[in-house]
Parts: sequence; C-alpha cells; structure tokens
Amino acid sequence: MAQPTMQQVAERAGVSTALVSLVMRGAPNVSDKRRALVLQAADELGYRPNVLARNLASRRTRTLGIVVNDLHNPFFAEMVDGIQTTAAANDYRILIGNGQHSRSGEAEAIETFLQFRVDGLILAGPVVTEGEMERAAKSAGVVAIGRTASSLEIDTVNCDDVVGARLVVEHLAGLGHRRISHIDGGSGAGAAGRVQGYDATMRELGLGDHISIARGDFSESGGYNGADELLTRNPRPTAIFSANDLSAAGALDRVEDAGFEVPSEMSIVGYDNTGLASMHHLSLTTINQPRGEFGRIATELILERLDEGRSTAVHHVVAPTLVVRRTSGPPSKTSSEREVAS
Amino acid sequence: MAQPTMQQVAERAGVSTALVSLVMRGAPNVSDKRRALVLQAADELGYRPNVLARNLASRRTRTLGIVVNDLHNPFFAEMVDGIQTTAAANDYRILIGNGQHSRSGEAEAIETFLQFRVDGLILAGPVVTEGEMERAAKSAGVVAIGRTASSLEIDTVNCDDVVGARLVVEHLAGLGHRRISHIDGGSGAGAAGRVQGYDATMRELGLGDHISIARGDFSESGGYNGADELLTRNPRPTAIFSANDLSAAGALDRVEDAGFEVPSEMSIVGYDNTGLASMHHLSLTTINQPRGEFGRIATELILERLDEGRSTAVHHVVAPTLVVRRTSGPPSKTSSEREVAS
DNA sequence: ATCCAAAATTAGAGCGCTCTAATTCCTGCG
DNA sequence: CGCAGGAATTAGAGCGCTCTAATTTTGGAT
Repeated sequence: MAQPTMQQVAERAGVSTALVSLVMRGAPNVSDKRRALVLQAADELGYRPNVLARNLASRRTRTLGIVVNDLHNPFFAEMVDGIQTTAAANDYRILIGNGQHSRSGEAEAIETFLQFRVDGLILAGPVVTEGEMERAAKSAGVVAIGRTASSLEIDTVNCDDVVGARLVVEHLAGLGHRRISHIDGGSGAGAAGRVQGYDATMRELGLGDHISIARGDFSESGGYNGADELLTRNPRPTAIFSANDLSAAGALDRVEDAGFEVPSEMSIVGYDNTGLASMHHLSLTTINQPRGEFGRIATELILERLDEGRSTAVHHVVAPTLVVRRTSGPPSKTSSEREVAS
Repeated sequence: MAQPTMQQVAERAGVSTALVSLVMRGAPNVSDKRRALVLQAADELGYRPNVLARNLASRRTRTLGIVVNDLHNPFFAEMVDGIQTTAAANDYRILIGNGQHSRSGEAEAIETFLQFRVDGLILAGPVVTEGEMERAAKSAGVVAIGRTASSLEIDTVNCDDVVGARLVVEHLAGLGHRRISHIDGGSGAGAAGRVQGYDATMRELGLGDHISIARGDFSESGGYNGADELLTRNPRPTAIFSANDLSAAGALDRVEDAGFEVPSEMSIVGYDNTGLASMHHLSLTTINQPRGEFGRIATELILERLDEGRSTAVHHVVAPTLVVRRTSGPPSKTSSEREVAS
C-alpha cells in the first residue's frame, strides 16, 4: 500500500520535484520533452497525486461537498447530476455526504466535509439551523437548495411552490373543474407555499367558495385518508390536487377503490414529477421542478464565490412547470352525483 | 476563511502542539486539567482539525469511500444506511461518490477517493473491470457488492439470485400454478442467476415443459412488452415472474390493460422489493434482498482488513427472502381460457 | 560571437498535523 | 529526604506537496 511520491517520480525522471509538480498541475511553461519524461516516469511508477498533501500546501481541494438530507429521496439523484456536470466542466469534483434525515446527521456530514477542507458545500434540503450553515460558511462557500437563508454568506436556490400550485389550479379550472380540493403536505417542506398558491388562485378564479382542504403529510397513506375524507364531503370535489406525487398515488388508490373512473369522474394531480408519476401504470399529471437546474445553478453560485470572489448573497428562484398526463381531464356532468362505494 | 490551527490552540492553552494533538485524538495519558484547558481553547477559537494535515502525518483518514454505480437506483440508499451505521460504530466516517452509471465515471470516482487517501473503498454494483478494482486494492481495502471477483485482495458480498428465483417459482407452484413464465432482465446484473434459478426449479418441480421466457431489460416498457408477448403464447401462462419490480409493474400494466384480473386470473411477481412494490397501489409480491445487511457485511469485511490485517479474500453470499403481497394468488380454473383484449 | 529578455527549471521554505524519543513532573516508599 | 519508576508533557523531524524567488537555459537580434 505504499504509494509512490512525487520525489520518486522526480528522481526517476531526473528532474526536480518542482517540475513534477508543474507537470501534474498542467502548468504551461514546461518543455514538451520534460513533460513527456515526467509523465512516463509517473506512469511507470503508478504515481497518484496525494490530494491531502497537495491541498495542505495550496489550501484548495477543488472539491465540492454535497450534503443530501435524505439519500432515499429520489429527488436528489437528478440534482446531483446537475451539480456533477457543472462541477466537472469547471474542473471541480464532488463528494456526497448523507444527512440521514436528521439534523445531527447533517451536521456531522458538514463537519466531515469541512475537515476535508472542501472548497464549497451544497446543502440539498438542509434541516440544520441557519446558524450552523453560517458557521460552515466561514470555512467554505455554501449554497442551500430548497431552503431560505438571510445570511450574507449563504446563497439559495428555490422553486416557487406558489406558482406551482397556481399552475395546477389553472390547469384544472381550464378543464372545466370548479370543485377543486387540495390534500396538503402538513408541515413538510414546500407544503405551505402550495396551500397558499392553491388558495390564492382559487379566489382569483372566483372559486373561493369551493376551497376545500384535507390534511395530509406527503405520504401515501396521508393521500389515501385525505381522499377518503374529501369523498364524503358534500358537495364532493371533481378534482383533487395532492401536495406531492406519493400522496397523489394514495389518493388515486382510494378514489379508484371507491369505484370512480379517473380522470372522467375524478381528476387527480400530484406534485414533484417523481419517477412514480411517469410510470405508465400511474401516469400522473404533476408539477415538475427542474432538479437538474437546481444543481446547475447551485454549482454556478458556488463557483462565483470561489473563483470570482463574489461576497454578496444571491437567491435564485426557478419556475416549476406542469406535466399533463392521464389522471387529469374534463369533469363529466354526472361525476358528482354518484354514490361512494366502499 | 482562515482556520485556526493547532498551533494557535496550543498557544492559547499555554501548552505544546503535541499535547493538543493528544487531546484531539482522545489519547489516554493526559491530565484532566490540561485536557479541559485545551478543549476550551479549541472551542473558543472554533478550531477544527485538518484531516488533510492529520492524514498526511498519520497515513490514515478513518474514512471509507462508497462508490455507487447509479445514484438513481433506490437500492443503494438502504445499503448506504447499513454501511454508515456500521462504520460509525467503529469510528469511521463515509463519503459517497457517484459512478454516473458508466465505467469511466466510476473509475473517476474511485480515483478521487484514492487521491483523498480513503482507508477503504466499498463498490456498490461496480461496472469497472476487475483489473481496475485490483489497482485500487493496492492503495486501499476494497470490497465489491453485487459483483464477483477472483483477486485475493478483493472481498465480495452477493445475494443469491438463483435461490431468489427458486423462491418465486416454489411460491407460485405452491399456489397451484403450472404455467409459470419468466420475463428476464437481459444482460442486467443478476439477470442470469434469476433465469437459471427459474429454469432449474421449474425442471425440479416437473414443470420443465412449461418453461417459457420472454426477453426483457429490467425496464417498465421491457416488462410491458414481455407480458404482451407472453399473453399471445399458447397456452397462455397463469403466472408471470418478472426479473425486477419495475418490469413487473410494466407487466402488470399490460395484463390489466388486457382485461385480466390480478391475481385471480394472472399472478405477477417481481424482484428486489423496491419502494414501488410496497406501494399500496401496486402491492407487488416480490423478492427482498437484505440491502442493509449488504452494507453492514461489506463494512465489516473492510474493517477486518484495515484493523485486523486480514489479507485473504472473503466472499459472502446472503439469502434473499420472499415477500408475499397482493399480486400473487391461486390460479382460477378459467384463467387461461379467456380472450385477450387489446 | 555577444548580449539580453523570455522561457524553463530548481532550491527551499512552509502547509498543519502526528509520532518517536527525550524530558519533566509526580508519587510513594525506603 | 532522596530516589525509582511511571505518568505527563514536549521538542523536533518529517508526511508529500505547492509556491516564491532565484537560477539556468534558450533563441534571437545585433
């Protein structure tokens, strides 16, 4: 396990370590002859630069740490793609840490990255306190995705949930629905904005009287129960906007169990455009958040701080889009008159 | 962004850097008085040890790198949980790298980890060549999950796909099915073993004549098309074993589109027990691989090499289990006599 | 040939920490 | 009171690399 060092490469190539260093960093003023010599020696020895030593000396790792709040959330994979692409294009590499869905786990992951002296930190849906983020920002560039921050040292990227909910309501109203109900996301991230957008848009469209919200929690069973409750309300809705895809799937389940045809008798719309929604089996109309964009923008924000020295905060808000699939359609005249099967 | 150093902590506490080092590492022979003194100074300064420098001196990072072949695969999240728990219990931390589903991406992730001098490397479903794994094993402990290896330097952890397929066939046969078909996973990981287990078990149960395999590719559409093909075969199967959950969902789609009742007219079984399978909406009978176990065992294997100096290869094979849900049941007498709707 | 600026190369001082060996500080005991 | 012997502490030499400043080489222009 003993790794060859720069020293050994230098000896083998018959040059100084400084020259080897220059070659390894791809510096410009090195003659082709020596460069080839060094590269060959390095190759023969199986030399691999030691980032630790390198950065001890240069104070840079050219590495970004991504702290993912919950690795199970498929949401993050695409975001990481966006980050990685952008980072690679700028000659940075990335490393991922798992927050294990808890504040302490997240804090630990951040700490690990800071100990490794990453240059920048991208926090995806962080649950740590803003104080902790600020502390981290003293040692590295920090940008938070899906989270607001008031500190000057922290940039943020967010999607506008109010607009997303608006798109849903407008879509359904455009199809002719009036009794549009909402199953909310409880205290989950983004839930408040979605309720707000739903509420505001309903009023704007003159549907204020039809506002009807059931309590959910972003889970499948929450959606199931929410739909169950909505089906018993009188008058019964002709369309349900559920706060995320998973709960929409639950709602769909309940609605179909009750014997309603979707979408002719009941339209259902989700939120997030997860893999679930695009499954042929579900084919859920939903709101897409440009996850890759999140990652791209976040990375660019970090690089601006790192490489261009920006020191003011930037807060990016990106627009969601509607993805129409098979669970939404015009209401039938009779859709509200049927009995609910159980 | 200037971080306080050990030197500064030492000065503030009025002791030597060596003592600070001992305190930071939790060494035993330090008086309580000094220890408190140092800790307080460190705290006041907001001191954070520099892993880079630390490792440069000690040649250890107490860090394991996990290279995940494809971050989008939900499979990995639970595995990482298992790794993380075990690693933390042994005072190691973990970092995750994304292979981006390609050999080159994976090789890059490995390289990054080796440059960071991680002590061990866990490769989850690696697609790099064994040669590349061996090269890595020269600089760190390496264990591969879901992949065989013949090198002495590489441990492996695998799940027995043959046994998994056997469980499926036995379950279906036990329910009374005889015409059990298989939609395979093409060249995907684990597909071969599943076919083999299917084939062998069918023969053992005297159902060799009913062996019938459609080509799939682990995708939803692959499952859809595979089922489509199987439905036209004569005689038509009464049960379909699809090589993974996603393709099983596709198959389910096609079968229901064709007007068959599941499971009374057609049983469907998947493989992997992903979140998909447990969704109430699908409720798919499937095979569970103990993903957390994978992670735990892999980590233990690495630690044995790192901390106990084992230098022979160990290959662990863990047993899958059957999870019965709503898509499998006894065949009805008439299930093969219906017309196929399209 | 000669000289000079530009290009290429190198010496050597750190970067922040660990580790060995050496030193100092305590105890208790004769 | 002196001392052995263990506990606590420290000096100082690296770990492998980068970076500045200095040195050597190169290739024209004269």
